[in-house]
Amino acid sequence: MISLLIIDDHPLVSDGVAAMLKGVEYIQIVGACKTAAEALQFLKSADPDIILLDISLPDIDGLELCTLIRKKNKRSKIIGLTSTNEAGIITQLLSKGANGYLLKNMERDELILAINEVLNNKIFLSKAANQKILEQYNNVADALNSVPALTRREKEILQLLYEGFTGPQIAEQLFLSPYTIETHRKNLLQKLNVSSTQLMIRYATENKLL
Amino acid sequence: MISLLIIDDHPLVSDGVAAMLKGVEYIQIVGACKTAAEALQFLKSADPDIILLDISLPDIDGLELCTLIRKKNKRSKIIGLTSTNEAGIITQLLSKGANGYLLKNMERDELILAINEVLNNKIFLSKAANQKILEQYNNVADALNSVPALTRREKEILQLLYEGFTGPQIAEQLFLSPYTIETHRKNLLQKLNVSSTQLMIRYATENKLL
DNA sequence: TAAAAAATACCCTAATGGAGGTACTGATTC
DNA sequence: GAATCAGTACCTCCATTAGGGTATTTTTTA
Repeated sequence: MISLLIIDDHPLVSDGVAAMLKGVEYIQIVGACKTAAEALQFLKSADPDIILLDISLPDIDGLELCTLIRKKNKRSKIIGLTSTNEAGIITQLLSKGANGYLLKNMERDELILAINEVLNNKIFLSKAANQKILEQYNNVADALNSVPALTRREKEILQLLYEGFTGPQIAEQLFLSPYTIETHRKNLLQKLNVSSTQLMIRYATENKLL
Repeated sequence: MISLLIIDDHPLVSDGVAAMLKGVEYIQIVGACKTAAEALQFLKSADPDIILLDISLPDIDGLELCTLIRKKNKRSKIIGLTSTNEAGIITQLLSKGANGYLLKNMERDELILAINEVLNNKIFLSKAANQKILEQYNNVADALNSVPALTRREKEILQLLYEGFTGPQIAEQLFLSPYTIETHRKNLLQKLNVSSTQLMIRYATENKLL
């Protein structure tokens, strides 16, 4: 028997899920919470196999709640629920320990499939979400084309800065004067239009320069 | 008519692709190169719709070749080809401007589907690869559990450091003494076992602490 | 409620980084 | 052959950071 908790402030949704699962005798809905607070309270004395978690809750962000649940409970499989379909949310959710993602306009079969998949330690993303996550890579690739061109030396030094070496350390490694490294660094800061090495590293990684 | 270039040093593969596409009258193989050098030469005077690119080439890395091709040619759709199925390769490939990824043990239908999908500006990943890419998120989530626990304040300050604020700036924002921020920073450096703020930011992003 | 953890604040020193220059050399490109 | 770019090196000034501490007050949690 699979136990399931649903966390969603719209009765329509929790009722809908209940209706969808009515005919499935091996799944039992053990709880329905309307707020994050209620859910956390509930989970103190329960350990459901599946948690369906709405991302937009009245009290706190569903993403945060996901983190909170994962702190205490590593076993339950968490499936995110939203009406919008945004790539950013999807990746965030997964990185916070969720096991899957469903759109609220899902079909009954998709819900049941999702439950079975996550119980088998797989990640389940609703079909539409799946396409989104892939498109994201495309955007990164596009961004590549608008990034200032760096010279060979600059790339090399950027790489070493990324690895955490200080200016003087890099100078030693490349048999150059520390002044030279600082010059390159300054040129990099200008080219990438940032004010610190730290921000430059961030910019560089986000734009896949490294 | 769709023009296709294949870059692979194994005749078996290029012949195989040719055989698979023999019956497809709207696809024409316009070239078959065995090395990166040969491919770059070929592309100087040709502009195929589809490029099937082997990741393991004799002269240079297929990933690098992908970048090189993209520098000169933004239009052609590039589909990576490998025999191994590793998540790292997949994401790298996509971030270097490829449009898809196929395993060499693909079926004929999958190849044709992939070609059609990428021409429609979609990303195509072979089914097995798809599973891998998703599992990756799982690994990240797992890693979450081995990362030192940070306090609320520490997370807040880490976030602000990530956003590029300096110690004193953060102090001003939070109405705290700069000393306090430095203390928190030092505690963070210790907890995360790194020697500079920059490395800490890198560590934090890699471990999805932010 | 007592103990532990988190948050606050202070101090010192040496090293590093960022902002602002200038200047020479060797390739590459026009 | 002139001009541009890349790479090298030097300089000053001051803010920030890293490493080493100590100490008090809240807040959490056991």
